[in-house]
Amino acid sequence: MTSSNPDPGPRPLRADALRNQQRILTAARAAFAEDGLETPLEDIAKRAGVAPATLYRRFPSRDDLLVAIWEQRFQEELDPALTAAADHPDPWAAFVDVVAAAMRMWSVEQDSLEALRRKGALMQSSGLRLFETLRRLLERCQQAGRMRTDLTPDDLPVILRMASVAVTPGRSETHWRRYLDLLLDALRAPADRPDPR
Amino acid sequence: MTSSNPDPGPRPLRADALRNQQRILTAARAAFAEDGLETPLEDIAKRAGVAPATLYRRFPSRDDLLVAIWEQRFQEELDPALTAAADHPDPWAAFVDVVAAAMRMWSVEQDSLEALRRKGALMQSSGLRLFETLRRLLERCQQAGRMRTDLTPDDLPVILRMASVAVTPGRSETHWRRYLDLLLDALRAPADRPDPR
Amino acid sequence: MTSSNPDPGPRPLRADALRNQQRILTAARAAFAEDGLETPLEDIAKRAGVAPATLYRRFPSRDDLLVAIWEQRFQEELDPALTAAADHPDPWAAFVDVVAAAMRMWSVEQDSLEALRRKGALMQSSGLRLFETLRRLLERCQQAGRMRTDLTPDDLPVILRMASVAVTPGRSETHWRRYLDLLLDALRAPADRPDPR
Amino acid sequence: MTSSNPDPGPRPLRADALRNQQRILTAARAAFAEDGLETPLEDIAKRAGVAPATLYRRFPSRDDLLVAIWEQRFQEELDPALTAAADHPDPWAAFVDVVAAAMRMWSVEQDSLEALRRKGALMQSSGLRLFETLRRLLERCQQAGRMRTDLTPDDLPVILRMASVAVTPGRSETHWRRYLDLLLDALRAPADRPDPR
DNA sequence: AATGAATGAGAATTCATTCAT
DNA sequence: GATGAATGAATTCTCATTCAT
Repeated sequence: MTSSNPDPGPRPLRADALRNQQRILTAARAAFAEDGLETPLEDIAKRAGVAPATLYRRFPSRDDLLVAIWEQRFQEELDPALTAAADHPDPWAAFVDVVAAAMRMWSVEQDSLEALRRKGALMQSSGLRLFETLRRLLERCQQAGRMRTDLTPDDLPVILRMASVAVTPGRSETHWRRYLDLLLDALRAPADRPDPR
Repeated sequence: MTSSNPDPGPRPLRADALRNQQRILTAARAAFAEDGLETPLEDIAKRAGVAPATLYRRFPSRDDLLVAIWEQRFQEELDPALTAAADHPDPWAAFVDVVAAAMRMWSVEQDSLEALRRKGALMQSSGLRLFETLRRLLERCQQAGRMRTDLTPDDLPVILRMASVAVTPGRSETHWRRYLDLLLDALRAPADRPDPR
Repeated sequence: MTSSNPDPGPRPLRADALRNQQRILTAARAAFAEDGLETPLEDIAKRAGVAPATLYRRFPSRDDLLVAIWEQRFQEELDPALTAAADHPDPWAAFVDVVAAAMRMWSVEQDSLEALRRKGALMQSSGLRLFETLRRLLERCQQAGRMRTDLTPDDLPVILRMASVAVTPGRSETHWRRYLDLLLDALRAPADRPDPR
Repeated sequence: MTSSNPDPGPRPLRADALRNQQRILTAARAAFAEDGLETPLEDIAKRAGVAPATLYRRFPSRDDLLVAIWEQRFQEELDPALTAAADHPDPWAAFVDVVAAAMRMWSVEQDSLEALRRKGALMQSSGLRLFETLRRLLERCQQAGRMRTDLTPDDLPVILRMASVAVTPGRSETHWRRYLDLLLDALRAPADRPDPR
């Protein structure tokens, strides 16, 4: 029963309003991708088939749109990997899996994510889940002697960004994978490194 | 001898024009830094104490301004390091020096450089000098057995960007230096790595 | 029955929008007449009491304004004459009436009509009705032996423009009438000419 | 001897200045023809290979350029016909010749001539010669019973413009000639008209 | 006398946001 | 709740004209 929910959130949307919201998000993704992040909001509204004021009601600012888009993407494209990682017996493999999954998500619409990051809006709910998961894996890896012990949770955002610069839209996964391996290699505990010989 | 150069280029600017050009560049740097890359060009003109049309004459687009600013910064802040590196007896140390010098230059006005990169205008004269130097050092390092042999000149731009994400304006050099060391460590030839024990 | 029309067109304007549109057109006519065709669009908006963007919404270009103005003038000042001409028993008299009516309409705002003509926008709906009517009258006149048979519908625009050059704003109708008569005289079938004696 | 000339005019130009003036006129004709009458004066200067201030010195306004261009064209393209007409034994033929010559001159750069006319600058020295010649021929024609006697010199400008509307750049002379004949026919004295039968 | 750099006022156009229907 | 018309401020860009060199 909704009425007894202890935290009902910002009130459930009416069915049609929800549909509008979804159409707006889809339209915004398409518009941002095709016409850039500066696309007039009116164009997005047009694509979504709603009036500007309707868009405005749901997403008072361009950033609200960006946040919502990424909230959705994190949920759909990353959450499964996060869940799987939690139960993975090998923490190093799980760590790599999560980072790779993030890269895959990153590989489209990088600009909009970067815009979000600059505005400091990345570490919202969705980003938090990602980094919380990585933090736990980092700990487990270090306890298992698989990862350098001088790394701290604060390093994780930087590491992820370092990995992400190699992600080039239009180039295959093998491209960025190579750089990711390079970087991961540097994170390993020295004893865990592949024998150079 | 300059005076006998058969191609004097597009004719030297008049003294007053040169002074204006310099004032505009200085104003633009300040404006971009303080008010962001979208700063109205008119504001830049105002800061420089010239009329908008004067700015337009020299820099028909915002990008032309960005390019000129970076051309200048590369020249003033990086060229000495490049020259020094060329003669450095230890290629690995020289490589590290150049990358570090680039990071130092990077550490301010990152946004504008990133903007330039997106527009593909980075690999102009100034960027070319940097990467050409790095390419030679890469070769020398590899020949000296100091660097992984699977790295190619094409990797250099990616590596530089990976290093640069840790460069945070307002944080000291020690911050990004740590990540740079991590990354450089991954580039070393396996035999050259510090003994894990 | 309008209500059953399957193609209602691009939807009727809201009442307030329609009022604005009308005010803009009126303002534009006044502005063009008083300040010339190059009048800043912002001045027109000011006269109409609307914001510049409102003007832009309805008339994205100066030409759209011109076209709309003339569409209206043709409709209000010429259509009655066209209708009357269709039923006139004497085709020659009808032809003369229509040309004279056109001249009267022409006699103000000639510049803007000429501008339209140069841009090839004259032969739109309103211009078409005029020339279609004249074409029919031309045929009827020729069949009745009242007009030279070597004239074709393609001559009509030229003939109208020849007649119109005598139309001088600020001079009475008798002035251009004299030249029109001269010209019409040349169009008559030879047998129909007034006896020179 | 120049020094004894009773009206030396605005002082003879230095040789180089004269050459500049000519280059500017040529450049202006080309620029007006290709880019329209609104072409920036700076573009014209560039075409002529002079600085804007030089153009400005010779032709303080755009209209001064137009006037000079047409002064030149009248002189080169029309004056021979005017001279020939003066001595022609048949005044009617001479009249027709002059009008046709004017049409030929008209047939290019019509826009700029029309611009001149609107500004009332047409009846300057060159235009005056044309109309003065036509006026004399009109008289002679009327005295010879070849032209309607109700025509006056004031009709001449209107008649010329009526004839000129048929002159279409890009269409051959036969096109406008037909309309000119029509018009001329209307000017003839009734007795002089070709027998309709 | 010519140059070409600089001017500064002006015009077109856009867009986030509000408001009457 | 949605609509879409209106807003008006902001920004880019242009050009005739002047002025230092």
